[in-house]
Amino acid sequence: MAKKPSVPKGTRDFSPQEVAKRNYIMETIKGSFKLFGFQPIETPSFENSETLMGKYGEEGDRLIFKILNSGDFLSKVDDVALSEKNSNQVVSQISEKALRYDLTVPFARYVVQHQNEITFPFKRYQMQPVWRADRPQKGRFREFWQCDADVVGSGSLWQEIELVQLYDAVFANLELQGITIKINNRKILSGIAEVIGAEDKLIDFTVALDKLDKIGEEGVKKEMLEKGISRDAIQKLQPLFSFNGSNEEKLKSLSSLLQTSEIGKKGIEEVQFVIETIQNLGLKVAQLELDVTLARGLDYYTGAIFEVGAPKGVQMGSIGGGGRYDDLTGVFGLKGVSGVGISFGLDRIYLVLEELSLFPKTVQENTKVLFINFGEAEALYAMQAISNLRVKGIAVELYPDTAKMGKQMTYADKREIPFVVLAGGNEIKAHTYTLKNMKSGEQETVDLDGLIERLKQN
RNA sequence: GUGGUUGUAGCUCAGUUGGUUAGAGCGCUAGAUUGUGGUUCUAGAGGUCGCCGGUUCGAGACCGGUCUUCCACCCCA
Repeated sequence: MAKKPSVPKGTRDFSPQEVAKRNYIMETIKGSFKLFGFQPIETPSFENSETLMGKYGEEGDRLIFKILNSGDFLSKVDDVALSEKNSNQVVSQISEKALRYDLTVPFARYVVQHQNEITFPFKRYQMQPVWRADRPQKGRFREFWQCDADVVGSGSLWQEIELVQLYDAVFANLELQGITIKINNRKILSGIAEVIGAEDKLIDFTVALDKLDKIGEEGVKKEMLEKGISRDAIQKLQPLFSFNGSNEEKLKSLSSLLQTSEIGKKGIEEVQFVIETIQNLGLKVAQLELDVTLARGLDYYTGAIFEVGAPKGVQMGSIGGGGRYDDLTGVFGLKGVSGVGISFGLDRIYLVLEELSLFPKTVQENTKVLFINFGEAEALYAMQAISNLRVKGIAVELYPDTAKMGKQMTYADKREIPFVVLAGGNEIKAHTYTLKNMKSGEQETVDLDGLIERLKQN
């Protein structure tokens, strides 16, 4: 036997059962996207490298899959760069395209490119695979799907509120209880950095703070010291480490911490508006929680930051994230267009639903009835009925070969086809069909109308 | 990108300090059953022990490399 074929690291095949479950999640998300007024777009799986490079930070650039140029790509490479093994320089000369890394940056490119055709505010959703050259782990793949909903062209905080509701609506429809939507605001983080006199260390400061629940207070302080944040500054952060209680209490202590920072106060104001409004309106299954340690996507978020955690007890990273970016299209030359959006991690939501056994039993679309093949004349008789049933929208198939009956029955059994029709010489003579219910084992002989009627009912 | 971990039949896994012909359960194929699946019984097929190299009289087991799996960093959905 030849060497067993395989798929590349971090990629997967999907069986019919898995596709059915994935479709269920996607249809659920899509349904809510539409109800909230978002319209679908799609963008190419690969972009020009310059569109993607430099948009996700240094780490992001490393994780972007580069596509090799066609043809004799080495002939144009600078000899010096090649002999010095200068990968960065060589890559830029042999690769001009790259697989998309997320859906937000291609969307920003789309908005700028089509700005004259778009009616703002533009609400779009997009559900497509993205690729990252990361090292795979549980719930982390090199090819995975994101389901994004973004609004551009409006700075209104009502969008943030709607997006929280959108998260809640989707997870309610998936019957996924106990999820937490964490919210923070970049302006609050900037305010804190300002108050402690570490504005220039904003990123290092927030990245360290983000790890609080992972490495603890001492770990965070240690990392901040290593990054050159002064002991004095860290001392001022002390209130943050004992930050708990309700959202209101947190906002209160934040207010006293940030009273000297204009930007900090603005951030508090924004978060407060979102939290209070959501509290008024109510959520179905989700919990909205202010988390000042939340600091993702800092390279472009400027206002709200969202992250959705899996329910407690499920070992899984975040299953969604998002935020507001005031100037994402700015890098492509369109200034002053504010955007806010959220993303659902399809593959991780799948793993969570699987672990909690939350997929409905009816998810799998299946053939409803199998016609047993007894021979040529019988198959022809069966096909006439089959055509009629298909017109009525009933999924039906004929076993293709005149195999032994046991084999055909076993096939129906394994495929979990709920009904089997037996039509041999006797039935042909009487213009009838014998319909067998595979679950109960009962069977009855009916004419074509009776057959349609019974299959439509069940 | 750093450190660790895993790989034996289609699947889940045994396999003793290195020692004849590598096993089990499930699944698969055939028969008992020529118009009746699931249960039962009987028989059978199926392995370059991830791959490449090394140590050894002898390697599934030990060593090195590589790929893969999972985990911790990093980062993230």
